[in-house]
Amino acid sequence: MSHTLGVRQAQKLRTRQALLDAALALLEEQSLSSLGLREVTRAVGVAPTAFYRHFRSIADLGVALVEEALGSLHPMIRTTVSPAADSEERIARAVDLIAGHVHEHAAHVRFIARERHGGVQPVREAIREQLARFARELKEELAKDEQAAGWSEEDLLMLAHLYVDQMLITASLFLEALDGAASAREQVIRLARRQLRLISIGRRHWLD
Amino acid sequence: MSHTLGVRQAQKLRTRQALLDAALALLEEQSLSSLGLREVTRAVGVAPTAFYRHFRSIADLGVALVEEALGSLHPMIRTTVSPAADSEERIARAVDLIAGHVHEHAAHVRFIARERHGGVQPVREAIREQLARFARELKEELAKDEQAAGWSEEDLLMLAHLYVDQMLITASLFLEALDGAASAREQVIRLARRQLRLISIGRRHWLD
DNA sequence: AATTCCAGAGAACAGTTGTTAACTGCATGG
DNA sequence: CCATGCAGTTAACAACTGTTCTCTGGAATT
Repeated sequence: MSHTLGVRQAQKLRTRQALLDAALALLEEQSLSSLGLREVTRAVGVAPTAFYRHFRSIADLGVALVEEALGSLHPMIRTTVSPAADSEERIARAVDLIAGHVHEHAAHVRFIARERHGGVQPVREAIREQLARFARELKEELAKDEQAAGWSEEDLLMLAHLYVDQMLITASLFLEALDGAASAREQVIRLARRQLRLISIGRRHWLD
Repeated sequence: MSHTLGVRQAQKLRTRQALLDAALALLEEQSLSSLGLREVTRAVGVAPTAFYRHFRSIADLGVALVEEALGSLHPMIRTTVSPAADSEERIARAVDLIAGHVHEHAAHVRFIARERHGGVQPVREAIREQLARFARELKEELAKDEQAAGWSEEDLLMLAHLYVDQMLITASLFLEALDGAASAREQVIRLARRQLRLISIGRRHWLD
């Protein structure tokens, strides 16, 4: 039986989440390394000192945001590689899935894209670690495919990294096209499908 | 005849360059959106107000840095696609070229990788524009290759974008491995070559 | 019912920031 | 040679930053 949280602990978690949400919103138009502690608490409507009850520093909050953002991305990976009739259908589904995710979790995706190479080392490291984990998981999925027969472990991991990076590139293109014309989003879809198709072809002839 | 610059104008340019250099150095461990105007002038040894003689704002300086950084990258693109004996030799040469460039212009590469999705809109736009220009130029180079026979313009541009993104991914991997063990750099080389090889194979069978 | 604990408030701190205005000294063009 | 232009200086501003210490109200524990 799970013990329901006390009133006290529940309120603490609510404040913590409010801080994370406010920070994520503020990060839409700046980087983590310029985000101020007071700025965040002000947005939540709480005293600056309350921040320290939840995070040691802004960098610490950033690491927590990485978990949150890539946690929501986690189930997507698996679905992306899920089997479908032919390869073309699979590609179309994967790109649509990315588009949907970006539409629904725009702020999270923006945060990851921005801070992956951003100015805060612990956050960069957290993102790198999570993406490497994704690549390893994806590798295991790819290994199950009949196409993977004869592939070395290293080659499979190489392909997984290629897919992960390609996914992020596509996601950030969708992000840029989010509040633009629908035709811009169509263009991204066309481009992403073609690139995945080319990778798919390379994969098919890898062992020739 | 080129008119040699007056003492006055030459000094101005020297200060401007010092501001750019100082900013680039400071950006190794933070993002542009957290870089302070006073921070930069202090590093140069000049009064804060002198900054305004050269740039309207930090964002403005950022845009200037984009030109500087991607200007040095410009000649590389062309060499990367330069013809070589077989495809394998070509790939090895391209990866080595990237490694060399990162080693020699680490700060510039870091700046581009960091600010491509960073928190300063005009800088993001400047980078996007320059990279799109690279992709168009690369497309023209690719079109000359005999392998490009039968390829549509759109497909060629798609491939060019794939190469440009792949180049940046590889560059930022080299960046992370810069002050680590030599084996880490070797690992990046192996990965980058394989990924380029896969793309190369996909390209060869694109029209099947 | 009495005691402990702790999330959050409040006030104060020494530094920092961007931007303004008025200035100075010196290379430049007439 | 003298007048102008302009890169860089000085001083001051209001607003902001992260961090410290002390305090308080109410939930949690006994």
